[in-house]
Order: sequence, then C-alpha cells, then structure tokens
Amino acid sequence: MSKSGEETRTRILKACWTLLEQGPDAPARMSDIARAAGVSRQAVYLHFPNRTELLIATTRFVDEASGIGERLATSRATTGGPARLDAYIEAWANYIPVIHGVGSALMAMAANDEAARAAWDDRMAAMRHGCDAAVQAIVRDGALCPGLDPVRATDLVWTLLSVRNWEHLVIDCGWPQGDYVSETKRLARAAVVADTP
Amino acid sequence: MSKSGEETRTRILKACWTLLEQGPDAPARMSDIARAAGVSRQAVYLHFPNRTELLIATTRFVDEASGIGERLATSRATTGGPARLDAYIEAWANYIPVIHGVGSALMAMAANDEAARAAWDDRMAAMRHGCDAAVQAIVRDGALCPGLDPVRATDLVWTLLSVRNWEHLVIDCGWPQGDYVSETKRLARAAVVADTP
DNA sequence: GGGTTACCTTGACACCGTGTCAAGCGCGAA
DNA sequence: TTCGCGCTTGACACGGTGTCAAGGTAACCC
Repeated sequence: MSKSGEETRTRILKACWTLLEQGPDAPARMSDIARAAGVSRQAVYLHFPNRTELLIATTRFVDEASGIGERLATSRATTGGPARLDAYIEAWANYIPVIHGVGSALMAMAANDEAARAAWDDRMAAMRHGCDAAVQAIVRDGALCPGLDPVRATDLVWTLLSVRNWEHLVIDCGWPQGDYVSETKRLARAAVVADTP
Repeated sequence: MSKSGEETRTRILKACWTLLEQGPDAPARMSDIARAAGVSRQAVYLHFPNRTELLIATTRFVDEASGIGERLATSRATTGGPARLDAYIEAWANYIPVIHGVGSALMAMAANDEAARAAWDDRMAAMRHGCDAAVQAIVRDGALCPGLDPVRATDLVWTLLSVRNWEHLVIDCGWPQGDYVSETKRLARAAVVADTP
C-alpha cells in the first residue's frame, strides 16, 4: 500500500483525463499521457496493462470524482413520470460534458478494440436502465404515448440522450448546454409522453 | 484511357464497398481490399493515393450506383411543408443503410484524418441543406412550431436524421428499417411542426 | 550501517498497418 | 522489334503499441 504507488497511479489518471478533455486535436498517445503525468512511458504500463484499460480506469476515476452516483440518485427520488423523465435528463445531460473527453476516446477505440466496446456498451446499458426506469414511471402514470411499446419508448429516449447527439448539437451546432438540455426534455416528452389537451 | 485501367479501379471500389458492408468485424485494411479485388496491394496505391481517398472515392461510387440524386429529387418535388419533411426523411433514411458501411469507416477515420473529416462533413452539410429546405417549406406554410428558430429546427431535424441515430435504433436496438423510418417521421414532426388541434 | 524491497527509469526490440521506392514482367500497339 | 502502360514483387521507413531486461533509488527493517 505504498503511498507513492497510488499517487503515481492517480497522477496518470488525472493526466489522461485532462489530456483527453483538450479535445481530439491534443494527441493522447501513451507517451503524451506519461509526459503529462511526469512519468516514464513504461511506468504507465506498470499501472495499466494497455491503453484501453487506462481509458476505462479513467472513466471510473471521472465517475468518482464528479459524483455521478448522487446526481442520478436525485433523479430517482423524483416522483411522477414526466417529472422524473425531466430529472433524469437533467442529471445525465449535465454529466455528458464531464465524461465527453474520455468517452469519445473510448468510442473511437471501440471500433477496433473489443474490450473498449464492451466497456462503453456497459456504461450505455446503465444509462439505458435509467431511461427504462423513467419510462416505467410514465407507464405507471398512464401517461405513455398511446400506441407506443414501453421498450420502444426506452429505445427512443436512450437514443435521444446519446453522447453523439450531445456532440452534434452542442459541439457541431454550437448550442449552449442549457438549450440542449431544455430542447432534449421537450423532445423526449414529445416522443413518449401522451398529449394532455 | 486504357480499358483495363478503369476496370481495375472499379474492381477495387467494388471490393472496398462490399468489404465495408460486411461490418466492422470484417477487416478492411489496404491488403484486404487488394486481395478482395484480386489485385496487388500496390495496385491500389496506383489508383488511390491513400486509404482516405479510397474511401471517399468509394462513397462517390456508391452514390452513383444507387442513384441518391433521383431519390432526393423526388422529395424536393413534394409540396407542402410537413409532407415534404416526410418525403425527405423517407429518401434519406432509406439511403442510410446503403452508405452505412463506407460511412462508418469514414467516420472512424475522421477522428484522426483531416481529409476524411472534411469529406464526411461535406456530405453531412449537403444532408443538412436538405433538412433546411424542408424546414423552410414548413415555415412558408406557417406550420413551424411556435417559439422555434428555423435554424434550431434545422439543427434538430439534422440531428434526428444522423447516421449515428440510425445505427443506434436499427443496429443496436434491432428496429426494422420501416419502424425506424416511421418513428423518425413522427419524432421530426413532433420536434418542429406546430400542433394542429 | 547493510540488505531487502517496491517503484520507477532507460533503452532496446517486435509487431502491425500505412505509405514509398525500385526493379521487373507481360502484353498490345506502333 | 521496341516502346510503353498497367501491374507485380519485394524491400524499406515510419509511427504507435506493447514487451523485456537491466539498473537506479529511496524507504524501511534488522
């Protein structure tokens, strides 16, 4: 339990995180990450078996550092279907910018790397679970859009809340984060909540 | 204008296309493409300067082979805002499966390759232009969702119609293509067309 | 103080995929 | 016959990942 060992590990994780947050133009090769952490390239391999595992560990590190757990807990406490959907969107959508750096690096690796794909799919499955819970709350309220299968509804909300869509609207289209959040709420309601005339 | 030269070129393009359609599990390195075309790896470099340009040329080849031009022309002929939006979605959404193989390979390269990014952005800009035309038709009908900026409306439709969303719903969620098309139409209308009570 | 141990560094190397280069082959046309 | 074009063959450089072996250093323990 050498203090220095853990210290180095978290230095690497922080370096990786901040480097990936610079966006895709800042190179984040193993040597770049090592240099940013003030450590030799091989030291990185002493703590993480490969780049994929380093990225996965970084996502966990980010999760912990930014308290995603509490954010989602708040949304789970909300009662009433549509309100709960809003709360979930609020929590998730405001978390996207935080993980976006690591996330997009992981998604890029997922194309060629099985482990990266599995790790990302796992996170997205967890996010889908939250969508499903919100949809179930709507179903209990009898507020689900008529003619819509709950599974389909979850698929829709899950898709709307994808990181890619956030990238598209906030980065490519330049939307302010707040606008993204409110429009996504509106769209999600329009997609799955029955009209209340 | 040696006949054999052009023949080899199109053999390479077809091989590239069919290989990329196999999905991301089928490897499509330059050597794989060459082998699939029954040609040496270097022959590929005699026709295309690098992998990026080969992929770009392949997208053009696919465009031509599948008549995307006519499909979109049909949608442009449709009159009436919402109907035109539907027609455009119909045309584009049914084109996505055709270019998806090459498209996703190009998107993967776009992360590291400037030329690939430019080529893909160009195609997406063209697609956005179609979205904009549909939104303008809706504006002319006075049917735009109140409180919605036309640019924002275009952004929304553009995002809904992204290849990533198609992948998400059709590939990841397993939706039949027809369901994807009809749900996307419904969602797009809900997003930008005013309620008509 | 001497020895052990954990952690890190240095420098070398293999592998893979892309892209380049040079030499040569086969075949049709002049 | 002799070009010349399109292609093949085989070699190589380069960049990035991951591996290996040897060595250094500081803390800790007797």
